[in-house]
Amino acid sequence: MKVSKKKVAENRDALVQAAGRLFRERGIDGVGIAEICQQAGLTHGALYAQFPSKEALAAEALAGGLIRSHARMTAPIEGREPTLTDSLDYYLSSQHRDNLGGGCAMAASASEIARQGKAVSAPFTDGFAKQVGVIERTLSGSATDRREQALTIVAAMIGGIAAARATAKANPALSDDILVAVRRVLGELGAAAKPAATRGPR
Amino acid sequence: MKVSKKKVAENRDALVQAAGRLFRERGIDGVGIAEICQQAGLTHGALYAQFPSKEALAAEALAGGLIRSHARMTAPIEGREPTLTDSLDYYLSSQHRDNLGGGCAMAASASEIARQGKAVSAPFTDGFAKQVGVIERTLSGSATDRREQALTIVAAMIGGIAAARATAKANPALSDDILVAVRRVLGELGAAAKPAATRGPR
DNA sequence: TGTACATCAGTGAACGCGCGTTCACTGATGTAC
DNA sequence: TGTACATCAGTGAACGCGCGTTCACTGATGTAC
Repeated sequence: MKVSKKKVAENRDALVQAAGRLFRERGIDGVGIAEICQQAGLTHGALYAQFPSKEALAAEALAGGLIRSHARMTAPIEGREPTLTDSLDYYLSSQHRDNLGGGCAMAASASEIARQGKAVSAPFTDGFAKQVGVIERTLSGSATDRREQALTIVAAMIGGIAAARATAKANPALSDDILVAVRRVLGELGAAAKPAATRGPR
Repeated sequence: MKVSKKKVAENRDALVQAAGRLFRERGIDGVGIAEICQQAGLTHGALYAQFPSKEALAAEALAGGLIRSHARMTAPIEGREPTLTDSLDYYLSSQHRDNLGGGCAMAASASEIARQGKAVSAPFTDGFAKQVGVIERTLSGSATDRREQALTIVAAMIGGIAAARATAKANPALSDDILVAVRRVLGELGAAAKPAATRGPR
């Protein structure tokens, strides 16, 4: 049966949402078309009316997860611009660590994206660059220093949450230590770049 | 035909080596039993004389890759102990970025390991903790500071190489920038912890 | 040391299974008049 | 506005395929005498 244009858009969105969550939780190869469509309230054949292949869905689903994650990190907190500390506290929290499906697609799929084609890696690269820009703006110092620090901070955020997730099952205490340590050391790194007045531990 | 004990050990080793390289290159789900056995010079049925399942092979293969990578980072350079700068230069090089199969299993499979069972995640956790210990010994300052800095440095190394790999296809210049930036900022972080005499840029 | 035989790593055909994808069909939607 | 009909998102059975795993068999190795 044909469905209304509104319903078509809703169904497409449901597919992208379900795919994004499941891909982040279990990897692209770890989830089948059938389960994605089922969670979107459709049968498996419906996917091909919207996407040419699973890979195309993966590209859009992961890109969507990046945009959402980026939006969350740049959203104003109590009316003001988020600081580096705000970003670190959100990103390197045990909640984010334990919420693979709803979290940042860069962290959830970093090592997988390196093996995918350009359709998947291009949005990731854009998302990474944008995130570096956001962190850069919270820093002070020369343009070169700020950029280098921002690149390192974003890399450490991704590595930190990935390492915390990978160690969570076998050594929860170490996993927690990673989150605390990365948050504190990166916070100090950002603070160190600022005038002496704003310096000091978090 | 029965084979000699020596040959059995060689075959087992060949399986672990081939599996490790292929899993790092294309992920556990991205490689089949047939290809692994073929690259080890065996037929696919041979695997089950040595391992109960693909998962058991994956656990041993990834653990082997960690041990090898760890050994490379702790090996003396020109007779002396490797410094933080030595470790960073090796780990965050474009050679390491472009050598997925021969590189560090933590970086190649970080986000995948978080989804695997304990058999795979336990060796990863041990490898991570050991690596933190190695970095810790190159730092100075209070025990707490050293540990927090070492945890952050290892997380940033993993995140840095993972991000460099994920961005390499879509934006090679950004990928190079990540490696240079993380190397320099982490190097300065380590140097900053030392007495003033040894301070300064790399 | 030499001979007879039990062992078992490795072979390769075969297995069931779930995957991604296709396709003839359905029927409510949206359009042409 | 009301009616007739073309459209096409979604259905669900079916497809081929490659996967991980099993198993009867092989034959050189290693052991018992």
